Amino acid sequence: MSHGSPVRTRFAPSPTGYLHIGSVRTALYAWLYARHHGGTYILRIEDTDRERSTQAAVDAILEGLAWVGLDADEGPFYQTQRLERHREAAHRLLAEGKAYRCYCTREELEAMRAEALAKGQKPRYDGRCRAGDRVRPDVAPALRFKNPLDGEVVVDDLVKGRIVFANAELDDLVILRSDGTPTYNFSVVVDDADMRITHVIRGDDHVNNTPRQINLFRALDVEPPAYAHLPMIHGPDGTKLSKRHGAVNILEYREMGFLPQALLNYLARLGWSHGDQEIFSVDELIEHFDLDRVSRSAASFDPKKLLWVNQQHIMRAPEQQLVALLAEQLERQGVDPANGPPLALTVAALRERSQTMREMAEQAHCYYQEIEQLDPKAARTHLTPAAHGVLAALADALGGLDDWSEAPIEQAVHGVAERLGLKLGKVAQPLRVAVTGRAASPPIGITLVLAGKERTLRRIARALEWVERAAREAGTAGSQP
RNA sequence: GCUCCCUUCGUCUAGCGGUCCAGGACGCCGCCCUCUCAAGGCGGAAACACGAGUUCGAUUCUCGUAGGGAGCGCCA
Repeated sequence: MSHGSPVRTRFAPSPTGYLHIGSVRTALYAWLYARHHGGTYILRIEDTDRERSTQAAVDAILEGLAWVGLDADEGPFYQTQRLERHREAAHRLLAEGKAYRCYCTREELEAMRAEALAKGQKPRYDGRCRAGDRVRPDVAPALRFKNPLDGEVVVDDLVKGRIVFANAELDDLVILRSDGTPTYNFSVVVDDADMRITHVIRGDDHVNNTPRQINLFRALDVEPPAYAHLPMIHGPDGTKLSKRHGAVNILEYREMGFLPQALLNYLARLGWSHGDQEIFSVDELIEHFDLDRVSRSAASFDPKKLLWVNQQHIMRAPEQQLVALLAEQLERQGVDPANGPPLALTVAALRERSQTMREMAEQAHCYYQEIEQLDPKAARTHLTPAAHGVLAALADALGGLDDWSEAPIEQAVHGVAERLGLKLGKVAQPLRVAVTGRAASPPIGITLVLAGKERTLRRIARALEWVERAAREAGTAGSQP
């Protein structure tokens, strides 16, 4: 295939909106392929559609790619900056008799399409200007490529296998519009040729463009690149992945608290596999990725599995990364990360119980700000009248501690349980609800360390009041006949 | 309509003619661990779309059928 020639891949998004999660997978595969083979990965912005392309979209794409770490070796190149080059190539084809001027009007073309459709045929250009005898000085002509009339184009797709197209099925496509601007299919070929792309890795919505592009390469006297068409990503319901399936904008995943390495891992495994391995570091992906393991059928995006993969990466991520992200999320949620324990401690306690960094931050609220309200269900089941004595004993035992660290705290809590002849759960749970406001938290010792001594004692006192008030209210209610 | 592509548990996938009464993972259910929640361990339910061939033998090869998808612009 690549006879020793260095691999050059590219990702070529058009900036008409945010960076779609499916596009990120395409970029990832192109990037991984280049990295795995020691090649070059190029970023090219296909902004020839001036109507729909925006700078905001360009920025969103660059930001998204930067976030996931898909760094380009060359580029970003902008297709609009290469217009002259495209025109020049088109006129060369014209001069060589490989293209011709088309004077057909819009109405004419539409009529042609309507007619073909009515006859149950594929709408295609019939080549009426190809002979060059329909010159009309009153219309600005477009340039059409003279596609070969017969024979076939064979695509040995690296993931789909051999695909054969009959040239008779292909019509003469416009390469230069009547306003002189190049069309997508032509720009792509000129750019891929100029940038010496060896492997075009893209979505399989492009397979039908491939034979035309190969014909253009040949007309340009350039050896076509190898092609790898990736199957689409569907939503959980099997239809094309879109907004109604949840987030498709890559940057939303950052806000939701996903780790870029987790997203990459999940996306890589969506349509590719390496034995039974599920969790990969980016380096492992680079080491193992290749196109021969890419599946040929569409895959459905599964948010639940993404969550699991993210959690696995949270458990493995460097502490430093998590500390920074936790701080970010807390601030986003309006909580001051300085108003509590060192973030590294919180990360250590919560990294095994968070599927996202957002969730980790939510679980951490009670260590950085006052509790607005106890979880009603947790309070009802654990802050019972019987818990009053327990809490009082805990306040006493914990209040006397000088060393506020995990071991002594647990010792004190165990001591209270023993003295009262209670199972640990009967002591730890009320304490947990009192201190965190919830029924679930890290082990009680760590939890109290995170809360700090002062907060802990204050919250036990408040819980005591809560129990008393509940008892009073119950008593009042009970006395009513 | 035409061209092209796809089809293994709900989902991601392993399987490249016999090792498959089909393996792993997510999710789901149960058990264990256990101060809660997780994490972890163990176990369970759950799939080769259908029909013909080829072959001693098909999940694996070929062809049909059905279902799904993509494309058919002077959009990208």
